[in-house]
Amino acid sequence: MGILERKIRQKENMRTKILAVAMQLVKEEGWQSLSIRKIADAIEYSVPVIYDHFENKEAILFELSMDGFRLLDRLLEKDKRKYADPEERLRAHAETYWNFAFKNPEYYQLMYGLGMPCSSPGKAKPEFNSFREHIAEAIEGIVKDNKSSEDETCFKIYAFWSVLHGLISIVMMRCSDIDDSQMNKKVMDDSVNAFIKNL
Amino acid sequence: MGILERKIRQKENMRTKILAVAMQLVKEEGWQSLSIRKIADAIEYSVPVIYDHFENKEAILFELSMDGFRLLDRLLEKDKRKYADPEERLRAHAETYWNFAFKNPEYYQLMYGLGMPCSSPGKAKPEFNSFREHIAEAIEGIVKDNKSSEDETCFKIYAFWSVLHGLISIVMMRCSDIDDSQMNKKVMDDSVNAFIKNL
DNA sequence: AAGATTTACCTAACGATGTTAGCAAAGGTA
DNA sequence: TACCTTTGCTAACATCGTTAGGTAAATCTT
Repeated sequence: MGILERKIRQKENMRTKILAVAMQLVKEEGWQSLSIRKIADAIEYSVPVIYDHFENKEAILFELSMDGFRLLDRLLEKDKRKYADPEERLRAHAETYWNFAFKNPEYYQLMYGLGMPCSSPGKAKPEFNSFREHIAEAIEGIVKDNKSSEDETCFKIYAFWSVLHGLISIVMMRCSDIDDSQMNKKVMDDSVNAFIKNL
Repeated sequence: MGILERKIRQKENMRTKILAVAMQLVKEEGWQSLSIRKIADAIEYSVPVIYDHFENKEAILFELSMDGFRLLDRLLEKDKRKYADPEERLRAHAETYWNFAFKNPEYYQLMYGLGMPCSSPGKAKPEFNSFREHIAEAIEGIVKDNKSSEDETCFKIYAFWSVLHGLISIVMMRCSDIDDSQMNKKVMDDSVNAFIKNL
């Protein structure tokens, strides 16, 4: 009897070993340079063994991203137990989400498909900041009466950009389950309205 | 005299031809499957010719993304000429940005590094919606008194998620020129506060 | 116009990638 | 012992980015 179980256990061990090693490689060198051969080297098996456990490389990355979602979920569950008041809880969730992203950037990138080769803009090229400067001008025009500090204005600019970019990313990557593009647009309109009202 | 000019002109023509062909391939098959050899085939030259005009593949993608920024900039300039009132202009900018993203998804993806192999989640896996459901619960808890419609609540959930995800993406991809992570966090806190106040 | 030189372009390769076919050895079954 | 299934490997295929090295044409020099 034990013999079959042992085999299954070994098979599962191999699978989790592959995932663990893959995740370590991702953390060390980024997901862009993860390769099947590197994984094979690390687990000290030949390449085809990996294909006994995963259909392809994408499946491995997918599984890792799922681990990310599960980890995030556990953290959010903790918030839930800790905070009964919905407002406090919402704030905690935001904090948790933020911290999760920056403590586990590899996970976050895998989960939401971030990071292409070619996009490490920084401040070098002015083109990259064109949109920010346009909305900056408009926002400064709106708030020029109620004398808000320079920092506050700067924050508002980024906040505005964030809503737009965030929503677009979510919709574009099909993370939203709203199919109707009219609806998605309404979410944006609402957000923009709320934002402007609060300026 | 003309002979040198012609050569420069030919060289520039080749360069723009490469970019045009590359962009067409990206539109047809996505940037993930763009290859130097496909470009070479399309322009009917051999592979190394491309390296006379671009240092590497990344440089081509980078240049394409710059085209995207320039195109967006032109559209925003149009808004600027059309709307003198800053509030109207800000709304127009938001609309323009949104439309640009969905009319030119390839550009948007290149510009902001979106779209990894492995992230086409959809609704299949419940893990992907874990965060949305957690914040949904909290938000519903907050708004349960002021009887807002189901749609409105749904919008608010996505709006909240968008601010967080948008800001994280922008910071993570170094699109922001704020270096201080404390400051970035303050942008988030401000946004969260404004959002909750408006619920 | 003839020779020298630069330019334009190509073939062919290198190294790395994801993926798979086919085989050998080890282990269990009859 | 004979058979079969599992396990793992070697070796290959196709594709990728990138580059070295050569050839022939175009250009410049005298």
